[in-house]
Amino acid sequence: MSVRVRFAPSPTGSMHVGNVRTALFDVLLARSLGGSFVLRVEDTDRNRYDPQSLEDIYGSLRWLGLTWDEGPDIGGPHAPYVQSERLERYQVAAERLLSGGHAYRCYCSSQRLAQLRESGHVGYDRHCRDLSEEQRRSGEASGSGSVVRLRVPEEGSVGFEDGILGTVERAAADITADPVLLKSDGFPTYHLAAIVDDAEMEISHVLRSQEWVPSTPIHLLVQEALDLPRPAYLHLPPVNGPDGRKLGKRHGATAVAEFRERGYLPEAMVNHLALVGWSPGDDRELFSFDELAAAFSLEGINKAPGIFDHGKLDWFNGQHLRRLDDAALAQRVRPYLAEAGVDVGGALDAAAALIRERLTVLVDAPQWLSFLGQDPRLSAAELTPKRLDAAATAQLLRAAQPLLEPVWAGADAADDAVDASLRQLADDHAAKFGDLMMALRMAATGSKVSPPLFGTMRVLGAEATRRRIARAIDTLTAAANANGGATSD
RNA sequence: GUCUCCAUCGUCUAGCGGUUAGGACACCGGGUUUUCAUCCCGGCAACAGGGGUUCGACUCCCCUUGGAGAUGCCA
Repeated sequence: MSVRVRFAPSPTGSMHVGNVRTALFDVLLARSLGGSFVLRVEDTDRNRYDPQSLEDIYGSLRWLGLTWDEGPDIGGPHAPYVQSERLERYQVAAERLLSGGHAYRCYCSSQRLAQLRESGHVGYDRHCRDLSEEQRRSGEASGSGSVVRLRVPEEGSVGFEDGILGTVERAAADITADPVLLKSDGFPTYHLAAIVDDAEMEISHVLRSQEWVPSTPIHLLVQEALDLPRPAYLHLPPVNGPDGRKLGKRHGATAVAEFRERGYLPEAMVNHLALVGWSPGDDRELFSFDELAAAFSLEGINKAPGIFDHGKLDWFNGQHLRRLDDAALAQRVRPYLAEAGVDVGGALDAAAALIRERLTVLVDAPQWLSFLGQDPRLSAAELTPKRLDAAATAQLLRAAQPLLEPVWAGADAADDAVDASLRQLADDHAAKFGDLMMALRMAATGSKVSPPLFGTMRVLGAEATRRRIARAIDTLTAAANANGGATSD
């Protein structure tokens, strides 16, 4: 039997890291076993349906490189892949269950159900389970519609072998009492739709969140009643928020789209996500997508819930950022620079290379290159290293100026020589090399923190750099004269 | 309330009866360095508790505790 896995999101909200982790495991399983990955949209809840959510789902999956072999947009042998377009199938299935005595029509009003709840009763009281012909007729006659409920046996138990949890057994009495399979609006609930579709789409492995374990017996009952094959069930451990609770609205940044905007690489997201709930069994941490597909196996999946740790994601992002070559990094960084209005001219690749080691997320890129903006306006005090005074600093800068020229000659070929000549210069003036560099850094970038200076100067350009240093010399000289040569502090 | 699942450093995890309980992130030191960062080295830090089983339990069983989930005409 061929391996076929499906990811079946419902378009009712944005895709969060937990959902996408499931999708990732789906893809990894399919890829590692040479199977197919099916995307199916479960839009059977008309009230919560959100068209924007669908875009978010597609966008998030694509961004992460989790591409499907069959799905709503590309079709496939079992199209359509949108449940709202498959209603007849569920209705037919419901009819079969009805005629086979495995399900029954329920005429209870939502008011009655609400009352039941308020009175403290948990679950459905099976009020319509064994209606007389007469009661049934009056129910139909009332015209207020009906739902189809599964007739869950009252005795015995239902069990299955979960691929991750092992044997799961549940007493019939503990199974949700007669869940609704077909709603009064003619749409199926998950319990019917997913089972029918999984069978029809020949799904071999169902990977889904552990929250589904309690309702799996329902699914088995439906399957059995419909005489459908049973796929392997693998219930994945949940991915919880930092507080250890189920991911939800209160957890801030959990939407995949948000991570994307903040400049996390899809490679890093995938890498980190894969390691929450799965382990290769050895000490490896850094993986490319292909490496994951190669290493992935069901045995490595964990049972215990995990927390999506943002700190580790940062680390992964840095690692993957550093794996990008100049051109690739430049492309990733470009939109963020444009957004922030930082103009690097034709030096995008060089600029990217300059900040690679300093980036955690792409949104940080603009501030590392902010020296490209206006010429800094600095006071003599700001320009003067602690161990020097204005006069000495001016003198150093003046002497350093010509020595910097080779920096612009080409790539970084001359940097070592420039470095050596500047060290010599500092030495000659009985100054610290670090102080000289800091004075140059302040003059050229207006900041005590910058990427490596020579590269920074190259990206800034010869003209701007010379201008800024000249200006700094002027400022320092003026201050030195005013002070009559005294300390400029 | 009832049912289900889960339980190793703060976090992600390795371990599948005999280990100084390993790695990674974070954190704290130190080193390299032109600032920042990277990088390198070192340190801190865990088997929830109690019973069994066994010559021997982190590993197997039970209970307790803790956490999570389910209990919808949501998925």
